[in-house]
Amino acid sequence: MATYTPSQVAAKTGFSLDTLRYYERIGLLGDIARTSGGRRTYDDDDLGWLGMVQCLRDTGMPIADMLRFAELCRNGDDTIPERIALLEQHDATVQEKIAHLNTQQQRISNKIQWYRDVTRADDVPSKVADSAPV
Amino acid sequence: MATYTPSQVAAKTGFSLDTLRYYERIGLLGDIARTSGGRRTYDDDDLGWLGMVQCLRDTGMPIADMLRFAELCRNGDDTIPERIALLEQHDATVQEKIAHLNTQQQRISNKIQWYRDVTRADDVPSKVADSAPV
DNA sequence: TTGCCACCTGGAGTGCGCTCCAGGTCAAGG
DNA sequence: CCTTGACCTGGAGCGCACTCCAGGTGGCAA
Repeated sequence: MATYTPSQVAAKTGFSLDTLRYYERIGLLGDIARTSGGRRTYDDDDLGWLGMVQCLRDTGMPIADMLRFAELCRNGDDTIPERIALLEQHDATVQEKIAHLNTQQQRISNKIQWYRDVTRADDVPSKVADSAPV
Repeated sequence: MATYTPSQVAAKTGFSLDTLRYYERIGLLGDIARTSGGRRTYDDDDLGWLGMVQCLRDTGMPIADMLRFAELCRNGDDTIPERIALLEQHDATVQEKIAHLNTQQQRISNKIQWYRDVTRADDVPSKVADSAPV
């Protein structure tokens, strides 16, 4: 099975070496295999898990929740329903976040358009005056 | 013109009193009018600006950038092109964020589905084994 | 006039998620 | 062998965006 040095993993995942060590220290990664000399050797399972971590992190899951998920994963197949529940909960949160982002982005677009109208008219015409303020 | 007490503004906007004072202190709000006794009295313009701040904050703009935008707004109509540029830049960032969130959410959905398939099969059948790992 | 509560100020503290550092170890190339 | 650079550990430090606090003031209601 393929193994990877810390710097290879950093390159592949975008996590820094410090972050990788940090995640391991707090228990987000489980113990990583070592060489006889004590150097970490990551394998494909580790990379897979790191991908999951990255996905959850990038969607805004706090580390505490990821730790909970990691713990469930470590505790065998009986926890799968709980894992599903956790992910569904998170999925709903992400859904809301996306929706909120979309509405806020619309506001930004409106504002940009408002500025464009203002500059084209060289002043604030009534047609445009009731747009977003300031 | 309608005016509002700090707690009314907090209720309307969702910002805490401390956050309102903090934003004022760092220059994100400009000086808020005061009563003779020194109490803040916010007006509708302030609320409008706070709405903008909220929109930018919720879409992930760092305070430093909002300060820059606030400064442009204070410096008259000549800065409107710069404001547009800043907002367009931000808009693009938000766009990317939404796109990334969507792809990551897809991964989460896949993972949930994968867990469902696993539990239904009571083990990992080959049909499902090449899905997302761990 | 006296409570009382909302509000004021400046400054210190908090939580999160890393990031940096000092001082040491391991292993491959020359 | 010796150098060199990637890696090790434990712990301290950082940047952001607030949040809390102590000690004091304003103004309305009873």
